[in-house]
Amino acid sequence: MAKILITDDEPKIREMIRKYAQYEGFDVTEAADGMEAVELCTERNFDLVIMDIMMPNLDGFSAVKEIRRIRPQIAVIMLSALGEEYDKVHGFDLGVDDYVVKPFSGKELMMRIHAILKRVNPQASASEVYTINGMVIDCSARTVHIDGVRVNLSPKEYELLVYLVRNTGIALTREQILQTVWGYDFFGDDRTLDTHIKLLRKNLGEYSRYIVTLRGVGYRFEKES
Amino acid sequence: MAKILITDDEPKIREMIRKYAQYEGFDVTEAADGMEAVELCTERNFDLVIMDIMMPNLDGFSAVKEIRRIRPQIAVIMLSALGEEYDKVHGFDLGVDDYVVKPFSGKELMMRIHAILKRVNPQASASEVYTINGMVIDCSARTVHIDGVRVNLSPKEYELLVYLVRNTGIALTREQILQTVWGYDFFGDDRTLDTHIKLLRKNLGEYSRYIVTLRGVGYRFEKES
DNA sequence: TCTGAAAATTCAGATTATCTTCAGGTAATC
DNA sequence: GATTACCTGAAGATAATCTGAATTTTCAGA
Repeated sequence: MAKILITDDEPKIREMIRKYAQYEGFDVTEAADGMEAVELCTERNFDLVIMDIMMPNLDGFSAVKEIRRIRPQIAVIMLSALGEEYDKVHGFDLGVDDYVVKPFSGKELMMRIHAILKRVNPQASASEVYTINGMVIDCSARTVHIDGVRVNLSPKEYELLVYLVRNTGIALTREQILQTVWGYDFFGDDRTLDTHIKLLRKNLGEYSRYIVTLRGVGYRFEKES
Repeated sequence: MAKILITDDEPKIREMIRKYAQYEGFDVTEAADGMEAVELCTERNFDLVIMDIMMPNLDGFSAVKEIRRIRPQIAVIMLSALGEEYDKVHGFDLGVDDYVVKPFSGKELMMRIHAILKRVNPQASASEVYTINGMVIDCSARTVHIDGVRVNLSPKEYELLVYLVRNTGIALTREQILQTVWGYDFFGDDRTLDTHIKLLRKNLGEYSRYIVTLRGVGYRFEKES
């Protein structure tokens, strides 16, 4: 998994980011200021650096400039307090990959990290492949093959399948599924999910037997037997 | 692109090799025997000579000896009929780069040509060349050939194609594509990408089938099937 | 600096794939 | 047998993409 260096002089912020990043499976290291970040980057390589701007010893911009000299490939996300518009431009001039304004949500930051790592190295995020007997789901290609034959799924069908498979053996309520696959703001008809399950089952052919209806609850993707 | 001289007394074989080589974008010249090959090499330079052994007027080995005197740098691939073991050794003694036994497949020969050119001219080896069936993308020359014919792509079209091809088999979101091909600071119309995809598809002709639309996601360059 | 052609972008309408809804049917549960 | 929850097929609504054409931008050459 990708190696990330978090640079901020506030331990609380570092901790918050670290928790989120570790939850997502990243290999996380912390630095308390720009100087420490530069030292760490000299010693070993990171895929991405999260860098605050205002810091003692060495500010974020100078640190990034130095780090880029050593590791031109490294991805950089700058953090800064609200309203420092000049910094934004300055940051992008330096070739910074993204820019996040404090206060930010952990989720948002993670999404940006994923987006950047994907952009920089799409193959690296190519590892997710689920194999259920003769059914192969390749998340990087966004394809589903059954016995070697490609199955065309609509976006909703695909996402629904991946969500179910990722939670193989776990009962998922209708609400959970709708919230995850459709989003928090879905207030549509209660039969929408039924219909998509139906379409998905149709497309999966005999593999539809893995999608089990839990009456009064929702659905579950069966473990291989 | 590399200049190749095909030397064989059988027109059919010359033609077969020429077709393959032109598909790959090589600059191809033909010679019907060793004598003609030597003459051509005196007149102008080639990067690689494909040389049959058994030929009228001047056999392959004598021709290579002569050509090497004029052009010591030239790379040589010898062709010979099955089972002439002695020739093999003899060929390598002469400093021949590779040795292909008839009958051979065009694809195999092309692979060997690429390998040798890479070895002989390492700076050219830094150049990426992608071959998708009869479509050849040469990143160092910034050219695209389809069935041997040069296709003129605009800069954006070319970069778009290369980004897609470099990530063959991987689903790329519109955002990823825009960020990589257009740059992080592109906030333009959402239909810009569509239009360029359209133009690219038009220029790629039947090869446009490799660029598949992923509704709600983006695009993907298909793996060869 | 000006000019013209090529390229990039924008725009709006057409075209689809996809999503949602609905109504009637079916199966499970009590 | 009544009730509830789910399944199904059809059809209209929606939203994403494609397309052609107009407009703007870029850049090489005069």
